[in-house]
Amino acid sequence: MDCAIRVFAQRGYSAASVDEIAELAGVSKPLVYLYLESKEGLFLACLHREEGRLVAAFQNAATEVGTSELRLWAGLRAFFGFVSDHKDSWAVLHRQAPGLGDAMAAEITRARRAVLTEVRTLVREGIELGGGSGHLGDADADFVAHALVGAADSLTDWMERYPEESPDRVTLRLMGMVWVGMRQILGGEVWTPPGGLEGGAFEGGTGVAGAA
Amino acid sequence: MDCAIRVFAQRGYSAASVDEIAELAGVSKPLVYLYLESKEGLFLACLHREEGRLVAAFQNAATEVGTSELRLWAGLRAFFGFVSDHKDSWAVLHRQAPGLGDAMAAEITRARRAVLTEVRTLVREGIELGGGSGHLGDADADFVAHALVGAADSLTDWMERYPEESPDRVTLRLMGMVWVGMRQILGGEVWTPPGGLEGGAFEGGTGVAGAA
DNA sequence: GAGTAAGTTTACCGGTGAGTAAGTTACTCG
DNA sequence: CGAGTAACTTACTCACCGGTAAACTTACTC
Repeated sequence: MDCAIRVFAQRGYSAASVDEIAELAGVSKPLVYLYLESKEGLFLACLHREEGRLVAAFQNAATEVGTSELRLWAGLRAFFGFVSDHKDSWAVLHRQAPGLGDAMAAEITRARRAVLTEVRTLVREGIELGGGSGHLGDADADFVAHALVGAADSLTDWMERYPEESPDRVTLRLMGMVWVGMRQILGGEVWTPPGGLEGGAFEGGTGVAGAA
Repeated sequence: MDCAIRVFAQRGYSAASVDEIAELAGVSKPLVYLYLESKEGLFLACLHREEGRLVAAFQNAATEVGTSELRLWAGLRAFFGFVSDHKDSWAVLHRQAPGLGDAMAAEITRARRAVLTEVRTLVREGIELGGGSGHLGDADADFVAHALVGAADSLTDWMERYPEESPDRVTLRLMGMVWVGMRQILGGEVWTPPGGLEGGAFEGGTGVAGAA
């Protein structure tokens, strides 16, 4: 199954061949079909296992002692560490090309949602502890969670260009980039386009940017 | 070619069939092979066209008048608008599963780099204009650019869950989330884990988080 | 040491899809 | 009108891949 994840991550679901996976694993193809029903079953098994691992790593880090903000940091750190050194797992979870059949598409969005839920929960906790005047709703926490996960994903590419950066340092950078601003925003500060040109389209709402 | 982009985006490169593209376009397969040499050629043509469009939209918005920060905002807004309502283009540019053969892999990373370069340039300008004590290097601007692009990518998913949010509002949210913090950071504020536990591994460097 | 159950492989089938050869239509020009 | 040709299609080949039937190996029982 490790081999399967490697191949799926490298080639993508549809370009991956069961023959190649089986050969890499040192067994023959029918064995794969014996244990896991089909190529789809094989993929789903990989998906579930890696989803579980990632969520476990996240929860494990985040349930350590500490304030809510600290737990968010620990969770993100774990998330980042996982993504960074289980690149194949992450590729299976999050970088599969779309259109893999309905059953699988549903399952993969479910898995992604599970990951996002973990992040979102901590984000919300962290924000609410942050106090200030801002009251953030589900949509806002979800927004931040999406942004963080997407950034983390993209930053794994960045890390390949700067190999001397550890996942921990990258987490720090990211927290610095995002969280310092969150404090301000919760305190009432709002970013608006300097000069206020074209301001007409943007007022209203209860979002992060509008949380004053 | 519009059809090709739609199919490539929907199915991914390897699962997309030239037959399907041709049929959707109302022509027959050999025509495709007449104009564009192969499936790979077809894909590369799509890639180049959409890369050009995105970069053009970005540059167009960013070369309007205004301060550097305003231009960054306009550029991101254009970028975000493009990604949000040319989802297929973006999927071709940025969501293709890996392992499409060496030539194509090289070309796709080149295209992504071109996009990132645009963002990075504006980020650097915006940051340097921001003044303060921070001096950010290439790696830092690159970091922010990666984070922004990744966040924008992921936020297209978020937008599907909250359809009442316009790309402009999402851009505002994102700018608010990131840029308010950047001001602080350039002013010398640094995020550190509250309580300072496990501080040993993180000091040093010249990154965003360490730009004090 | 025959019988048997579990585990594994070889050798195949059927379908699909990239790429192509040969033919057809329709239009131009002498 | 008919040769030439540009534009396009039908109908095919060939390779690859998901999936499977049947045979083979091993190990253990009686």
